Amino acid sequence: MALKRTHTIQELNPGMAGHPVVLTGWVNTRRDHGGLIFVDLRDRSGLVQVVFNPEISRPAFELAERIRNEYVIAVAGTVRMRPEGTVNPNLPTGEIEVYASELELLNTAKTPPFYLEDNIQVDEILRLRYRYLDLRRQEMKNNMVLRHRVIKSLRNFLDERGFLEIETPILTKSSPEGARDYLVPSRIHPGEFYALPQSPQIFKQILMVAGIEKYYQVARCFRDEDLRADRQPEFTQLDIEMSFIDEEDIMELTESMLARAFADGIGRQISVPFPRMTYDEAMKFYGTDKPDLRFGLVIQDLTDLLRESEFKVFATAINSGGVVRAINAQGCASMSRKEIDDLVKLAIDLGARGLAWIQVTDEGMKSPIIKFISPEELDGIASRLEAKPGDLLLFCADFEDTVARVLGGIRLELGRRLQLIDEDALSFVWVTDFPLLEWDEEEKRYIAVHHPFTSPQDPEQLEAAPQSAKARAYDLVLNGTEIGGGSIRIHSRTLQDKMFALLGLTAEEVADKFGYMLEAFEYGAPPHGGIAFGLDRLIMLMAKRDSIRDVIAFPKTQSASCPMTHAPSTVREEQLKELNIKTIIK
RNA sequence: GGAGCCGUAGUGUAGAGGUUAACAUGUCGGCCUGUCAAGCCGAAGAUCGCGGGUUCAAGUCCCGUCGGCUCCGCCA
Repeated sequence: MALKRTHTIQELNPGMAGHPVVLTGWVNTRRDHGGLIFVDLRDRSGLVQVVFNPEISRPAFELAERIRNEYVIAVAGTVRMRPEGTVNPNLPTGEIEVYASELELLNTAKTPPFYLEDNIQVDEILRLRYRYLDLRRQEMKNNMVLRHRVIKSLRNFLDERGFLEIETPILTKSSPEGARDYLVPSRIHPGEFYALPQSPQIFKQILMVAGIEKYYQVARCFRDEDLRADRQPEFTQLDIEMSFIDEEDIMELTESMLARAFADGIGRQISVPFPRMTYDEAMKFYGTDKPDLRFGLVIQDLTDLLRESEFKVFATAINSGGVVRAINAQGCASMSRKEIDDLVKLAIDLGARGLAWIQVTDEGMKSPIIKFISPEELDGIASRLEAKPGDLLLFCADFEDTVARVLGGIRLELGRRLQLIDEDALSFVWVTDFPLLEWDEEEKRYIAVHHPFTSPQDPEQLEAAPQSAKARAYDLVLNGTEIGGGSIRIHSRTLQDKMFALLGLTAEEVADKFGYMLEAFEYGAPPHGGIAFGLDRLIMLMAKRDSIRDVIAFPKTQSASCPMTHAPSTVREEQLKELNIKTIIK
């Protein structure tokens, strides 16, 4: 390579007019006018127009006739102001251009299988198969830059606050509870396996026992579960743990840290402290533990008003221990029958047996169910839902969890359909006071809602009434997406033993799976707690993307495969033999 | 494990039982000295994802299968 780069494209400006430069990069576009050739040259930092004129250099011009999109070139030339009338206001470098005196072809390139532009509509599998081309697109490159800046901001902040970044093992021990593990066979120990970490949870707690006091890690986590737009089998957490702290310390740290990250990442001021809501309030009013507070349509409980209702659907649900709740879809009385039927179908898909509705009109309430509802009940409903002419009231009657899921889903659908969501809003909320345990009907035992190391709010009452015990746990929700969660941990060996017993683990299982942790806790474990953030999700929201795949350089498809490398794949028979593994698939 | 949507030149789409599968863009060739979504002229480019079925006839209808996406279950 004869030509050596002197500047990146971003560094060029009108003040450099007349200066010689050498630029390197890729041919973004080429416009051949016969006697004059324009090439938009792209490097990581930007685009600039290069002009090839045979009167300046015939050899450079003739070579420029043969270059094509995505060829890799080096150009020597002079920065010039563009002639009057040819300024391109759409380009940061639009006032200038580079008059080429020398062109070096560094590499040719096949024509890309899709356009390397923003806002392309192309099959995602093609983008993933040629991810190196996809990442050349400005919007994807911006996402990678954002990701870098945010992670750097988080690291700077935590460093300033006295945190140590410590790495924990990727090859570790499988533990019961939680997600399905990815397993790695051990060659040295035939028949035994490592597990990839679902999170560094136990290691970070042991680092607290080790006296680290303030730990963090940008940690890769692995969970072998089905994928979603916001779930990948491997993902990145910002994992944090602190000793001698309580919930308020974690929340303050989080709020300050995210204020900095949003400022550094996307130049946005966010309002702190974040509002807080209990889990019970979130479930009751929003039907989910990750409420999207960018819009209203709050769910209202009507159970007390309808206990004696003539309408069997309501009365039966209440008498069997359920609830009746409703949403006032304001201004939706004019919805067509088909639109309402779509909502009913959604409700049924979400597990409801039906979705009752009342249209509020100037002439009064209209509904197939109206004849079963007494005037007093109607008044009560109208008053609680603040119903006005033009509103549509949607009712669901069932067990509480079903009603929450159904109306929570209906609420989100209405929010989208009625365009109530401000896409620029950043609506944070802490969700607190989670239940500690939930009953698993299949396994006939309690399972930890958060994880088995979470401290109960009242250890005294844990055994007396485990089902109603609250956890010292907190989730952070942004625009209806859970972006972080954590808890104050159990640091007493005896309490941790009780927890494991409640979860139905035998003493042998506990000793086998968690013995090392319990042993560590006998050597002076400090009170501690922490939080972990889903960095992919956080950055996805900052970048206003709908999928974390757009902020991960090399993500996997919904079937957990990589179209570029074709992982996962079969391996040679000898490899399996060496690992003492035999597959049962043909 | 389940539900829904999608699969047609390189790419994005049209084609809803009947002639030679159409349009845009890209690609290739020619012309062109101020374009920037350059323009003009010309050319090439399709296993209609795959397999089976119905029919005189299937890109089109049916069944299966593979792949992708969204969602439910699952995700301490």
